[in-house]
Amino acid sequence: MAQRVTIAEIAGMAGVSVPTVSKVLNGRTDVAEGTRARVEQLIQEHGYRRRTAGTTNSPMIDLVFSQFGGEWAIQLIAGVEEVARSEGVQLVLSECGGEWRPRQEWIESVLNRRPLGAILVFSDLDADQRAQLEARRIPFVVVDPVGDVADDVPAIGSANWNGGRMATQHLTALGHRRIAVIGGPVEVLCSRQRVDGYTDALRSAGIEVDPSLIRVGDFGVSGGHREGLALLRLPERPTAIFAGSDMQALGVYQAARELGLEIPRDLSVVGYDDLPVAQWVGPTLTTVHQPLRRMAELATRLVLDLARGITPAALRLDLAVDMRVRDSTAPPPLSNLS
Amino acid sequence: MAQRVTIAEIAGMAGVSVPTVSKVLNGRTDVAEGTRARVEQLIQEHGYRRRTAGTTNSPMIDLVFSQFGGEWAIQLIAGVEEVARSEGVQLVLSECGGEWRPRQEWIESVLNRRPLGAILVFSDLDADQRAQLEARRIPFVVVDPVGDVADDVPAIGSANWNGGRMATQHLTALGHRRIAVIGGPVEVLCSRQRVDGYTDALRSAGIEVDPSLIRVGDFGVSGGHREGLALLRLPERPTAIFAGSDMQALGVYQAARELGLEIPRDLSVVGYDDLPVAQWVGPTLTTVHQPLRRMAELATRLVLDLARGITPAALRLDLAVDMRVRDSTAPPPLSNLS
DNA sequence: CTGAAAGCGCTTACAG
DNA sequence: CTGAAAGCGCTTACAG
Repeated sequence: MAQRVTIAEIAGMAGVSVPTVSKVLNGRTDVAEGTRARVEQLIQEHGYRRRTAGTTNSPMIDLVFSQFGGEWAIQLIAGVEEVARSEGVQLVLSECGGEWRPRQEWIESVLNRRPLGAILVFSDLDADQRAQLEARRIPFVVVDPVGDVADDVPAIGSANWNGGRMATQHLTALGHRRIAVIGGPVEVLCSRQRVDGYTDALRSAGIEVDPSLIRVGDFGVSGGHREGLALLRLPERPTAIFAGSDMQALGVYQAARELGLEIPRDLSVVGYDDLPVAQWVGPTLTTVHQPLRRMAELATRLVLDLARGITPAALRLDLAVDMRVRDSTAPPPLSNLS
Repeated sequence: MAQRVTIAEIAGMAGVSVPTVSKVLNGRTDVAEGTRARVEQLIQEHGYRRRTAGTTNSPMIDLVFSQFGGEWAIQLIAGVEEVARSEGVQLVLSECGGEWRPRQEWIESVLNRRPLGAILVFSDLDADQRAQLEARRIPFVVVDPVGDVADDVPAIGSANWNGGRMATQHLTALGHRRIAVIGGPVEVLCSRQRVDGYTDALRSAGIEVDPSLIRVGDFGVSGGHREGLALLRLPERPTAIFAGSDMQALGVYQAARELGLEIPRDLSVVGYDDLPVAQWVGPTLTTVHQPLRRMAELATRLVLDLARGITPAALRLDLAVDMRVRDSTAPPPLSNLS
């Protein structure tokens, strides 16, 4: 972080002209491979940042959500914001309006503003968008990837398969045998991983997987409510439900209340995420703790490292999750014990 | 929004030199009052925005929180983000780390980035900071002012006094006479207003105000829990508690649960804000609905209007609030009826 | 208080 | 593919 380097200095060191460096910076194609490599090398080494007439420009980092969603989003925002603030970097927040790729307007804004980097939550870039950022040397990191992400894209996730298995094992250990699961949307990777962990745990416990107990809903309260009602109205209803998120679990709470079922006496419920609300509801919610804030912090550090040309130890990281056992789970009603 | 105007064009129109316009833009003091006025007039009329060599720069708006706080913050962020997105403006998010003024780093970043404007939530600028933004012609709006705000500072709030009164009247109408209130921090204006509304409602109902039933805590769950416990352990405990926020109300729920009191049978609880969680908890929470999202939208529109030199209809706006009666309130236990 | 002059960091044709 | 030349929008001394 010495004195700011100018394009002219880089040109001098690379033994090329100022316009050539400018071309490299702007991702033009009419630069020889060797020249480009040399210039890029220098740019990284000296941490070149564009500086505009008279003004030192102020560093930013972009955080892009597919869609804001309550407490979940706040945890991530807080994590990114804290690291950004401590590094003197401003946080620019965007939403894709539910899509799983940023909108073209965002790309344009990024090419204009040239943030240090971008963090994409629950979304990804298409090949074209990726190329545009790469040409401008703006690194990006994906948090909680929705679908398969190319191997060379840095990504921070968590151990979803393990999480699904732990939650289910907790229930089988209590003696439950009719355990339902409500997953998030099937397109979403983490959701499929959790359901697979659930299936694995059932098999390990020698319990046959009943497809009618595997439901799909969105991650919100209404999804949990709808699927919860459907499950609890089954002729042979489950004694436990593993929900795909804490919000879904609250929906299941509502469904149980409507049907006059008491948690955990008549029904055990496990959530996922461990948002603060899990400790505020009655009964407090047993759930899988996902370290959202730490994921956000790590993603931010990773993207800042990449922006500075530091090669990080790993481009892919899945953080561990753990069970938080509270009051929403208990052994099944006696009549259901096998 | 015609073609972008340059400093040179403004200079031409004003009949001054380019450097003079530059000085006005940078808030230098060595410009004659008349000249400055003429140049500023032109700048507003033509919506001048600084443009840097070769790049059209991308418009931003700053949203500054004193401190992020869960769902409450998300509502505001979502409101600002939606309007900003529809106007093609990027949202820059900052936190003051609990202070009630932005940090100097933020000011510096703003002077550098030159956003269209800034929205301050639960915080304000000191005279010096204000002067710096004004010199750069960057307008700002305060949302939910903490303390007294200078008369000429645009501010969006809500009808806190009415809210406090409505909540209390709802309880007196149910027959409660020992009604406690938990306010937010005393430094916070909206908090004092609500407590005054409470006092007024009691007096109108011919109920004497008992100072031991007026408590102060922070707006979080823990504040409600602590003050709730204290109130419920009083020799003659209240039959109803009006909490300063939904989060505090959840803290009161916890306290009641710990003491084996059932809501609403043994205790009625009213919250404030009407965050989504109010509908998710059991029993669902009776609360005062504060239109946070609309407040954020209005603040954003206001600041964008100011940035464009449009004189808004009003600089100060307090939005109406209304009661959302749910399951956490009921008549007091019979033994308490007078 | 004002502006001619010099300069900054960068980009855009365009000739080779 | 490369870079000399021209130019852009802006700012900074500094002389008057």
